[in-house]
Parts: sequence; structure tokens; C-alpha cells
Amino acid sequence: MEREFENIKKGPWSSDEDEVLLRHVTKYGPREWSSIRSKGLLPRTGKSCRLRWVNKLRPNLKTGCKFTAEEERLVIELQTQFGNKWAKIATYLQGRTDNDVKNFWSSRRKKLERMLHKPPSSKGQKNKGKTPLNQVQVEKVPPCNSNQVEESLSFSYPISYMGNTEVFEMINLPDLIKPNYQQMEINDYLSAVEVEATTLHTVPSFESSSGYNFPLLPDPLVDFPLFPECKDLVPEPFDPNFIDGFEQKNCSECVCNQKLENRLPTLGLEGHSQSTSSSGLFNDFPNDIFEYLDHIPASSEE
DNA sequence: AAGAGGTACAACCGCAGAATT
DNA sequence: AAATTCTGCGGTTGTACCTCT
Repeated sequence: MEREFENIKKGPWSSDEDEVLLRHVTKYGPREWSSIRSKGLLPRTGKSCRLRWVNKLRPNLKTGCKFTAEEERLVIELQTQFGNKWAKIATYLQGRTDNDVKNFWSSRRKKLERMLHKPPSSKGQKNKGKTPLNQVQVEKVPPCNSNQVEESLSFSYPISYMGNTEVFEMINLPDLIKPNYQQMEINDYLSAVEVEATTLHTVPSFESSSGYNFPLLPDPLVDFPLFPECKDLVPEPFDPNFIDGFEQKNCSECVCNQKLENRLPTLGLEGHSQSTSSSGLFNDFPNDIFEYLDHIPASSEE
């Protein structure tokens, strides 16, 4: 009669334990996890064994390499479609586990939250040695299982608060923020500005009464120089109905709409909307993500 | 060189649904 | 049909490593 371990071991797995687990899976397949402990093979719970197998020992896992730009794009797309169904999303990404996707997403989310919450440094020291404001740069991303060099685009994004400017680097184009303008009062508006990847721009900003400098909306002639016909689709900055301009006009033949949609992928932090219309845009942020923002009085209140 | 802060990742927990007894 | 066990999922936490100052 084989004994059952009385004390359950937790924490990191040793290579010996991995070996035992692998032997079990080879013999019985990836199931009967609880029997591993009941047979006295390992002092681990069935759950722990299963997790170890699924996340680390399963064959064909991509371990130790970062998400490629393409994987990142896919995750964003699928998260928008399915919400936080990490297991489902992971099935679309070969060699990635639900844990991988979940970790990727939450670190990405934390990064964004920190960007939005972080109080400015007093002397702008963080900017030392960093890319100049708004300068588009090409970042080399080490590819996975391949010799080819993948390029992803990143840009810097300035936010000013009480006169101090912070530069945030937005890594990879999929990181661009597509806010839902409807759920925000327009005066709480924080815009992520589209920047043409191939050119350098200075993003103009205006200072709100609460001290935030918000970037202005993209200028169609500057930011989308190839599509001057779209100029009249972009209303004056901070027009409360500006986003409706995209909806009211039939822009199906206009690439500009498509371009905006493609270039401003959702962060999908809430979930499910794929729309770039005003009814969906700010849904892409969790409700609490803007809590730090002071209410900016409307012009009539000032 | 050291400390602080940020990031990535492994692993745990609680819960829910499915399967089994 | 009810109770128990197993399995899978999503959220969260702990920590090692990295980068910056």
C-alpha cells in the first residue's frame, strides 16, 4: 500500500519533482492529478501538479520569450472579443498558456495604470536620457524561435501636471489607447493621441483648469497627411460631440475611419466592445482607471 | 556599489461546474 | 438525488531579476 503524503508541499518545483510529474504524465496522461499525491509520488496537491504541467512541463510551450508584436496584437483583439477568458484566448496562441496571457495582460494593465496614476517627478529627472517628447522610435524586439528581426514601433507620450511634464513611453503600436469617449464626461477627457509612425510630431496640448495638460486631438492634415479628405470628419478639439462626427458621416469609403480603427486598438480592459464608435470607446478602460482625475469643470462652470 | 522601484513570471487560492460515488 | 471529488478558470500574491538613480 502506497502512502499518501500528510504534509503538502508548496512553492517552487524542483527538477526532481518535475521528473516525477513527467513520468506520471507519460504513463497515465495528463489526468488523475490527485492520484499523484495519493500514490505517494509527490507531496503536492492535484491542482498544483496540474498547474505545473499545464504551465511549465507541457510540450511545445514557448518559455522564456516575450510576446511578439503579433501575439500582442492578437491578445488585444481576442480580449476585446472574449473578455478575460484567458484560457480561451490562449488557445489562439500557440505555445502560450492562460497564465502567460493573464500575466501579460495584467502587467500591461499595471503599466498603463501606473502611467496614469503616477504623480510627476519633481524635477523631471525621469526624463533624463530618454527619447525627446513624441519622438517615434523603432524598437527591436527579440523574436521568438526565429532569426528574423521583428520591429515594433513605440512612441513617447507627454502628460503634464501642474507644470511638470512626464514622458511616458508607449511601447508598440498596439499599446495605443482607444478611449471610450461616451462614458467620460468630455471635460474629464484624456486623449491618447495618434502619432504617425513614420514621422516626428510635437503633440500640442492644452492645460485644463485642474492642472492637467491634455494632448489635443490629432490634426487630420498633420497626423493623417495621406488622407486630407478626412479633414472635415475631425471636429474642433473638445467639441463634446466630436466623436459623433465619425458616426454621422458616411465614411465607409473613407480610409480614414478604417485607419483610425486599425491604429487605435482597444486595451480591452473592460471587455467586449469592438466598436470604435462613441458608444464603445471609453468602455475600454476600467472604471476606476480615471478615478485619480480631478473633475475638470466644463467651460460653463468656470 | 547599493538601494529603490519596476517587471515578469510562477504558483497559490477560491470558486464553479462536471464527473463520480 | 445528494454528497463528494476532480478539474479548470480567473484573480491575486510573492519573489527573483532587471533597470535606474
